Amino acid sequence: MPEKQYDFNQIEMKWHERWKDGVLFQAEENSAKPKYYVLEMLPYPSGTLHIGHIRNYTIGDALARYKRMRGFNVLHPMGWDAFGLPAENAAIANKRDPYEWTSYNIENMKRQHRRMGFSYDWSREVTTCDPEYYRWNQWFFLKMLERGLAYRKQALVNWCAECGTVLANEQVVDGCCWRHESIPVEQRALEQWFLRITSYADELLSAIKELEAGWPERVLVMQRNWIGRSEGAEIDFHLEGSGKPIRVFTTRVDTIYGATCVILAPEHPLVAELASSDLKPQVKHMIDARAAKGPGDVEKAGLFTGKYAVNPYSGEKIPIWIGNFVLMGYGTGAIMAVPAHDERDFEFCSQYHIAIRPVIRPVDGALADAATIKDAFTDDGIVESSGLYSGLASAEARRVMTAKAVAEGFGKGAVTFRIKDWGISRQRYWGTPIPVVHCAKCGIVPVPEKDLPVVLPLGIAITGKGRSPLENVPEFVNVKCPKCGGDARRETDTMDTFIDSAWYFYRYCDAHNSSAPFDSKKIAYWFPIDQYIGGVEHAILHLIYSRFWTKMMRDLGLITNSEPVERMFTQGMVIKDGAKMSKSKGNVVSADQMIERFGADTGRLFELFAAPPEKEMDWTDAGANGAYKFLSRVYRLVTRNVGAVGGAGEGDRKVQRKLNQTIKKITEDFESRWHFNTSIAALMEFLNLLEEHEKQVSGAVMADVLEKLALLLGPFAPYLAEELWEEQGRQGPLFHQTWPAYDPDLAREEEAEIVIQVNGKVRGRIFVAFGTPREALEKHAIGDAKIAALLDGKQVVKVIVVPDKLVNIVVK
RNA sequence: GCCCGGGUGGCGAAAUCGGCAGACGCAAAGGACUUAAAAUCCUUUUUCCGGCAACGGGAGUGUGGGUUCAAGUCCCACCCCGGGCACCA
Repeated sequence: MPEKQYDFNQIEMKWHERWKDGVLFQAEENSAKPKYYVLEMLPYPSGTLHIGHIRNYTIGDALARYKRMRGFNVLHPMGWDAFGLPAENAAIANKRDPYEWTSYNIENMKRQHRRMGFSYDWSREVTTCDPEYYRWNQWFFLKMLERGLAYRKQALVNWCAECGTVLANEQVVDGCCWRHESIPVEQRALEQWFLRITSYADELLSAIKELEAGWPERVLVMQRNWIGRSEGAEIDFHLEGSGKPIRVFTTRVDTIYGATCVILAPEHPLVAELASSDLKPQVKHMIDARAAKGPGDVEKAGLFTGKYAVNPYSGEKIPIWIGNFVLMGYGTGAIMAVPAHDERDFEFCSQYHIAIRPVIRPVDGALADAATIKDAFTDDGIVESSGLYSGLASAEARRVMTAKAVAEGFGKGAVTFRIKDWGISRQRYWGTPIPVVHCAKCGIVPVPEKDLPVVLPLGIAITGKGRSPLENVPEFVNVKCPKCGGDARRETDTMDTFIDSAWYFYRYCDAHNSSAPFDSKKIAYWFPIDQYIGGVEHAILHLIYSRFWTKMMRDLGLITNSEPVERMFTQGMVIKDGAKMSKSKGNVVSADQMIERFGADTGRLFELFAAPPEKEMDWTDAGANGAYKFLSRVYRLVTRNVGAVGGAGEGDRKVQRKLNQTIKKITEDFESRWHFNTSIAALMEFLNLLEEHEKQVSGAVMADVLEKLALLLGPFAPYLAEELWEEQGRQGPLFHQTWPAYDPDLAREEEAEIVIQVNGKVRGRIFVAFGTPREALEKHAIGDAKIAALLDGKQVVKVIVVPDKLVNIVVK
């Protein structure tokens, strides 16, 4: 009789049908079982599932299946994020209701996920492009507005001409839009809405310490750099004549006696007052030149104002310059230049022949000579030539000098952050409308909570560029003021969709709540997320926003956790032809092709086998065939041995030993490093051995082996595992079975293989019982005929014995 | 420039605590089965030298040093690749 062949199509479709409406993971709060919340980052509803996504999902899915089999109550939800939709695609948006279009996309995507056999809890699906979700975004916005965490101001903001909208600082990559990597971002002065993320800057930074155990270091480093805290002082220099203060920020007050000029950013408000009318065009040119050059290296340039400032400590009069390297957006937009102790100031002052005056000497060295100085000395040291502060150590001088500034009212200690407030206004159609109206009489008036959600009007024309398309929709824009009842205009900016992703995982826990964003009790049960999985590209975007949002919600009294994610795993990107695979690049390899050819099980098995998950991976489908071959062999082996009489049992011990070793290996891989590639290699080794000894295994042992084999396969090839489980006549689903335990005694090899080295080179090997004492091993090794021959005529200097492992004989 | 990763066969990789380098797989070559092909199975496959062969010997984890009985693994210096930050005062 011919063997049954592995027909993945038939098997996968069968289980696909059975699982279609069933929820495999139904997770309940207050279960007696330990909870486990695993989440893959940001599923996108548009387009097709591509290999990069598959990688993301399979890691989380395999982990969730494993945890469930270990008795954990697993919340492994599927949700949808609004961004990534063809939102700005006029042709589509003009014709469709965005909400309907979203559900259409989601249904498509869901079908594909089901086809892949992913085990999400479908009952918890969350759609962020949905009036119900908008309601809660708007609700949060109003809460923040009340508390001054949301505000509107005129500011220089990033503008992407291609998107036709403003972007947050975090969304600018190398001076370009994160979605259009070759389009430089312009600076525009606009009235915009901001969230005061800076009021959490200190906590966002200090709490990083608590994340160190579970987050990748590189993500934390990126966040630290991004937040960029620096401690120093703000000091007023005084304009000669009027005495008007010019406030500078410095981290090195101790060097202030070495300050030889004050430099203003070209955009600094004082420039208008100080610069002569001949100078003003040059200043404008300086600003334009810098903008045109982009963020790369712009050569330093300066303009002398002809005015002077007075150093509040020394009373010295120093020139005021305008410098293109001074940033208006950081500190106070003005600096004191200390060329002897700052590399940038050194470069600038050398270029313009401004005096260089050393005032700090190394602890064990001498003060540099102003005439011959070649480099700035930027370390702390001993303060010199600085009046009554001379002789103090830098740190002490900073303390004393700051205290003096405070006492005399010309300065203070100050902390400056690099992170700025989160600009959330977007001039897009597709996003949560910002729930305020502008009334000529009452100013900015929040939409009352009872009138939420403010929804998007349908059937509008997407104009594309410049202004929100909502401005052209009179029935949306023209409203009555909620306060005075007079005519008013509705805000037409919509929210950044990163707001949606900042808290979507909270909504998962209570997806259908219509009276609150979620029930706090449910959050208390599930949060923080035990394991989050996603790409590193969100390190300073999504991951920082959601940390901020969590702290904000905590301060509103909604939740008790201060951090959303306990452990974060950043999987390596999938590279295709040298470029990161992504929708915007369009270099996507669709999973459909692989599913069609080899099936979903093969696809995910191959994907996990190709490389450890944290590693970047070059996409190639060469080798998928190997995974398919492996599954076919498993299928044939199981089906031909189910219910077979079995052999005499002389192979039992060998097979059982390897089985227990395999269970041990895979269990350890799941518990610690998630190197699924080695888990799968172990399964392959086991299959190789089992096939070799198939005929010598007794029926009883074979039955046990086949059961365990199906269970071990479960997280990697769920359809096939389920089929094999049923094939063996066992009660399903396999998914709810217990993960197999291993017996350490059965896993142990009978004999230890001892490597014998002579001068560190392997010269032979012997088999001995485990636990053979050192002396016996040494004797055994030296007595070995081959070794004895090598030792002949040599003098044994030393013998190293590592029990159960090796003997190394050192000779002369 | 600074801060993280990384560099191992033709390829993807393994070696988890300093103890046999290359597990597992791909590709390739040869063979079995077949009218043929596919599928399947078997053999070889880091490299060099010797041997008909079993086998024996040398070299080998980016480069150069070092520690050690023993180094892919630890230390020092350097080269290359990837990523992040970069006038942040």
